[in-house]
Amino acid sequence: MPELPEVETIKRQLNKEIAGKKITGIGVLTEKTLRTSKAEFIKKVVGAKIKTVERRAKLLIMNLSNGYSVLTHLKMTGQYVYDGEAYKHTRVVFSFGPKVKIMFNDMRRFGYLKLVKTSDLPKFLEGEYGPEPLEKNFTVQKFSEVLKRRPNMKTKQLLMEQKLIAGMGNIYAQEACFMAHVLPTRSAKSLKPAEIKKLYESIRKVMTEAIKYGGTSAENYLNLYGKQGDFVKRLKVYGRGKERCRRCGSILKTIKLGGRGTVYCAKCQR
DNA sequence: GTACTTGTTGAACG
DNA sequence: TCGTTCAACAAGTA
Repeated sequence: MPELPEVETIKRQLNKEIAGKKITGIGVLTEKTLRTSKAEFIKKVVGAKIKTVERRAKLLIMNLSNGYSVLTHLKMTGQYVYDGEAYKHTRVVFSFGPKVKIMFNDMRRFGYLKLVKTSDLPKFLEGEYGPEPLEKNFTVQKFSEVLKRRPNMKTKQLLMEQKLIAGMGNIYAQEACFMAHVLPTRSAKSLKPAEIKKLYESIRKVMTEAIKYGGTSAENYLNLYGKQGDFVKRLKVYGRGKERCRRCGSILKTIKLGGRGTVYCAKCQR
């Protein structure tokens, strides 16, 4: 599932390949994927140049030269693939001249593309997302304040709450808890200062490492070049229920937290 | 055929 | 209004 590191990887690759290029055509194969009318989307996007590609939380933002921005949410199974072949799950195709194409593929059709005025972006994003965990100004003090806002919430669920902290989903929330030796079921208020610091460092470390390895291909994530992310080999708990803990060798437990599968080591995490 | 997977939204509850 | 829980969405895998 694309979370912050996967979206960040795609953002960097999009910047490399299509920033500065003019969009010469749009093919809409699945109209439901657009959150803007097809006619308006095509009218505003075709002919515009892509200035820059940014990321906020798990949202991709393509800023166009004409004052509009295309927002993309990949949700569960969205992919941007450069120069691939269109197939059953291709929803939208961007053309940059006769040879270069970007496909938006989305098997489960949860993802979307939406057109907004660039000047409306702050208003649009305001209040929706908490701090970016990899920004320099996200300090342990800031993280501590975030925890105080939901003292009774379980740690893993809190980490996944986009309004409190941006970009973490079910994979990295579990990995961060494991790395910090903290049980995902611990309430925010029960965390001691040393644990808060360790969890803060773990969040930053796991996200940074995952970006370095090009993200995690647990289900069907692919980067812009159609390649899988290598971080899947380095996962310690996600998707490893009933397997042995890589740290202590005991059998990893699986529970449900907030309706989502959660794996942890009862010996390493307290 | 059934259970299970997930990010976000919106409904419902107290 | 706020915090919280839960169903719904979709389509594929085991």
